Amino acid sequence: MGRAPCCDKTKVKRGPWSPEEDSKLRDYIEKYGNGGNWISFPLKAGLRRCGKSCRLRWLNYLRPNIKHGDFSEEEDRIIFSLFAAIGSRWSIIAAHLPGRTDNDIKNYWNTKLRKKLLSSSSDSSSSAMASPYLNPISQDVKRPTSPTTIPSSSYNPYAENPNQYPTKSLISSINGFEAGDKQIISYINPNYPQDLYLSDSNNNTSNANGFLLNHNMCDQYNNHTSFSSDVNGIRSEIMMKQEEIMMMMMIDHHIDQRTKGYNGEFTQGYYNYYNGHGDLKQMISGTGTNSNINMGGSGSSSSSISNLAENKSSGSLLLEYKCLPYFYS
DNA sequence: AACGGTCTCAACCGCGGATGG
DNA sequence: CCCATCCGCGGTTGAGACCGT
Repeated sequence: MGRAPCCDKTKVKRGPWSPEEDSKLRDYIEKYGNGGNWISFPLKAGLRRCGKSCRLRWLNYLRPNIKHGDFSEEEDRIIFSLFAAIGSRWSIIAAHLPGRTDNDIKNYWNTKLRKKLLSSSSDSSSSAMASPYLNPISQDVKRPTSPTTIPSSSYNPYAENPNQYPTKSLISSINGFEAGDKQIISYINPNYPQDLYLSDSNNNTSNANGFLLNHNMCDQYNNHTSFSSDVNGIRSEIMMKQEEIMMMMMIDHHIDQRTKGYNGEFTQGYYNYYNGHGDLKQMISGTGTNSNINMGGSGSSSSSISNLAENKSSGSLLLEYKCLPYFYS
């Protein structure tokens, strides 16, 4: 047996609101409020509408100080950052954007920002990449003119067998990860020359350990040297799934948080993650079976992102994420 | 101008959680 | 503790606007 409907659909008006209905709703709320009960509200206000419809109309359109129109760059940045940190919790995101409603932000994400993000990740050669957060910021960053030295499919598990990999959002599987997320408006540090790509350490796709999802956060591109040897000097850019990009953004976020206040440079570190089945909580806390950070590059010390700040020393920071190319919820 | 495809966004739906009797 | 009711949220829909041919 299904849930009882909140009102009799045959007796209420549906669809777009007329100006007369709007003014009735607005006038009544401004005089009396909603009386603490939206279900009985339409009757009192003289509206032939479902109470939920009234509530929605008020919250999303009629209430004062609602901001309509284009989103600013700053708003984009906030949405990207928060989405990376907490996923599609639109009401929380809306709370950080005065005047914007969760519905607005949700629509904006689904129609514009998502595409912006995907196009920026797949079109790395474009000079007009939409997302500033996934760009190689530094002009010094040298990206290969052709990513096809090795056929990209050999590096791209999705291209090889797209049906094998579920598309469920990784972010949705990490809801509940709090760690100060709510206070954080922005974390993406535009000063990092970001460099995302996926490869497998042995140049083949049958590596049981999965693929290396690499993210260079070095100050200078030539700090790639040691990393390049890790992947046999071969780099190949591929189109990353949105979930992967989000994961990178989220990890960056935590690194950034954990290293706040430290002004020096970092030693080289490797963060290996290949057996946690997408559990970022484990990944970040270091409690996963095979998740650890080796600071110093030779595996001498083991830690977690949580402890990164304590392991800082001179040098540059290079993080390497070793991931299965798919995620479980 | 006509048509068809795509996009936008207001509105709807149904679920889970909170609350109160 | 149970149950009914309501609220708030996130996913989805579809009418109308827009765009390309």
